[in-house]
Amino acid sequence: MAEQDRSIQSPPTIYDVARAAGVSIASVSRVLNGNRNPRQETRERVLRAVADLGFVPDGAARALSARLKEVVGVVFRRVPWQLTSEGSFAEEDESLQFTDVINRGIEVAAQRQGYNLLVGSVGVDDQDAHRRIMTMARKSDGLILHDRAVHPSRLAQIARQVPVVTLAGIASPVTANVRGDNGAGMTELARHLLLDHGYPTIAYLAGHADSPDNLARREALAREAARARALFADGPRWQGNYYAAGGARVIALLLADKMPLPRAIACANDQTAIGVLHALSRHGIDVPGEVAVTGFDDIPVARHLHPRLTTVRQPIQELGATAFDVLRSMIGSRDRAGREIVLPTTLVLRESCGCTAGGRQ
Amino acid sequence: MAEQDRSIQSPPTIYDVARAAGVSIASVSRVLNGNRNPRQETRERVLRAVADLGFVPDGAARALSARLKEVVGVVFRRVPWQLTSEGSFAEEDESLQFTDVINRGIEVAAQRQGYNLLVGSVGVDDQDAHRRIMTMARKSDGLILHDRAVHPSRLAQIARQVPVVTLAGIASPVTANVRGDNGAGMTELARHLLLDHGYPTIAYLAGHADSPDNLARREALAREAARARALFADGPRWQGNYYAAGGARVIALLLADKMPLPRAIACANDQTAIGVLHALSRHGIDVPGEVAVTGFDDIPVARHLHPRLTTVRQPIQELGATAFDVLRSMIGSRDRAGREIVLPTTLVLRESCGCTAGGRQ
DNA sequence: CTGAAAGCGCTTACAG
DNA sequence: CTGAAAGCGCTTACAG
Repeated sequence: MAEQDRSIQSPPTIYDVARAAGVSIASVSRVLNGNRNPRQETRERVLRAVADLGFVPDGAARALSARLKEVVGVVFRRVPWQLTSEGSFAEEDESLQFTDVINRGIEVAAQRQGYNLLVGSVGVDDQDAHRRIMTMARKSDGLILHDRAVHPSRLAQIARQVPVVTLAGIASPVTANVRGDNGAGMTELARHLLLDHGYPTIAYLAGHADSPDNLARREALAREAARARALFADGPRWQGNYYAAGGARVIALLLADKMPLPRAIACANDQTAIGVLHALSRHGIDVPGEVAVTGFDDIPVARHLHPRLTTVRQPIQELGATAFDVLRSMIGSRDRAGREIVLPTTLVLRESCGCTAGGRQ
Repeated sequence: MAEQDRSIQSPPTIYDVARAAGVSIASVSRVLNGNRNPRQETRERVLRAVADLGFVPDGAARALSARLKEVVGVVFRRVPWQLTSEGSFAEEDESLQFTDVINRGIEVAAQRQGYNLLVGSVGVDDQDAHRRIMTMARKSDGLILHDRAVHPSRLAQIARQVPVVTLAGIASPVTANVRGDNGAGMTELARHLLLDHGYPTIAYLAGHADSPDNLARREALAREAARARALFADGPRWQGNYYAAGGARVIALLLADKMPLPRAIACANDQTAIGVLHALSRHGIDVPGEVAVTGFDDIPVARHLHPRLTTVRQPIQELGATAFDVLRSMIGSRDRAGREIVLPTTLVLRESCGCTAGGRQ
């Protein structure tokens, strides 16, 4: 087996380059990192040796020495299998979109600064989750945690290892948070449904109870409904879980129990709305004719749904890019911890609220 | 500024643990890595100190010492902005799905082995791409390269740094490749369109010319069309680019030039089919009544399209998981290089080919 | 401008 | 079973 191992040429080290160039490893390092302008001749010899040998510095050695890995970790919550195998919603269908678009935003911003993304997912009842996140923390210069990837009680412990930015969470003394403006977004949507369309009854199909986004959206809707003197429905019967299957189940149970449906249903997010749309269509209920349905997020698929989904657009990529920028500013000095960064949302009127393709209504 | 820096408690090191436990750093390491069964008492003292201090080993130091990073790099191609800003196809809409589902598969498989994913994207005319990929290579134990992330001529150079597995590429002496069975998949789809539906004319709306997947799919379709004595259309007018905008543009130009449309259009992938569906619908052409349209991949959104898209399902997550497994087996000993792993595909009949919801046709 | 040397924080033969 | 020491491959004061 020794022979086999020997067949793997291990890449050249800085010592190989130094030898080939006839200089010290310090000079090689300086040329490569552009420090303390080496002499022209030194530079050329080093560069030639680097090219000849195909030298690229080892990341681990650089990281250890420079105390900077140029890696940020991103942790998100994997979709529990049982949620997705029920109904017609395939596993990949779920949650993919919002998370992945955010990650794309993080990656683009990171790339610009020479950072790479280390991604890891955790399951819901993942005994090992905390340990794995700690390991990721020590493979990175900082961590970005998606909604509910980590229980708030664990945050302080993680933040002791590296700077932490949460997404759609709540800022803490040791972590910063980035989120969309749920209050303004839902208020605008609610007024459109209640005032522009004049719907007399409205329900909030909730997301996870422990999600700050969910709470804020519910509160804004409830407030606006009260102000418009509309009937507001929520509570256990309206409890979803941010997934399509959850939205579909709520509708199915309501109909099975012969409960009357409100004139409008504001879903906690777009995924939930997808499930609601499917369940309603399966029962032959017309959207928006009989029931208006709206989402939140404006994930890419929203415009492809039938009817096309009215929703509140979050600047998803920017959410990710901002999270990276904030984290970056915390690396080395954590003076941004505790901050709450709120990005603006936009009401996107399509068809599912009762508007027509052309304009309102 | 020194004060500010001091306010960042840097995490405890193995020396801190050793001191607290009253043992050597070697013993701490042994307890943590489960080697050479330390004595019960030693173990307990170390474990207590680890817990008290909240010690987690630094990844870079571990990697340097153990010569293993437990990180695999994944490189994919970013969508060029100009392709997406034309037409109604938003940036996030594109290419996201296939790539992200594969990455999910890689991540899940990696997680099981204690590995994390380091992701990086490259633009099309990204001058810096090669350097960035080399940097990623040296931050990982191996690299998985998505379709066209890297020009084949660069492969050998990268493979000298770390093991490399390509996705939807071609195996080389120094790299392994994982792909779906394009030939079998497209053959089955072609026969369904040509024989079951009996369409007399059919076109192939191509993907990137330099993509092996594209070539194999085209070839299978051309062969089956010839065997069925159907008219086969392809060539420059039918050149797409794997994106929705590309498919839409082909249709728009064809119609602008008053060219007759074939009875069936087999698209290189699902994204292309999305664009074709939109363009056709915009011109009031009925699918599948006037023109049948099919995709390839079965990305999650395919079932949400109208009409629901008939396509060839690739086991997308498995493609990713397999790529990881192969790469893993190459780390330490590259004896799997040169292998070509082909995963089976499945024909998924929905509506866009002319079948009805219930069964065929 | 350049080199010798220390040090980053671990793992792992090597002795005992 | 345990510890002292070497070494992983870099960067960066420190001298010269």
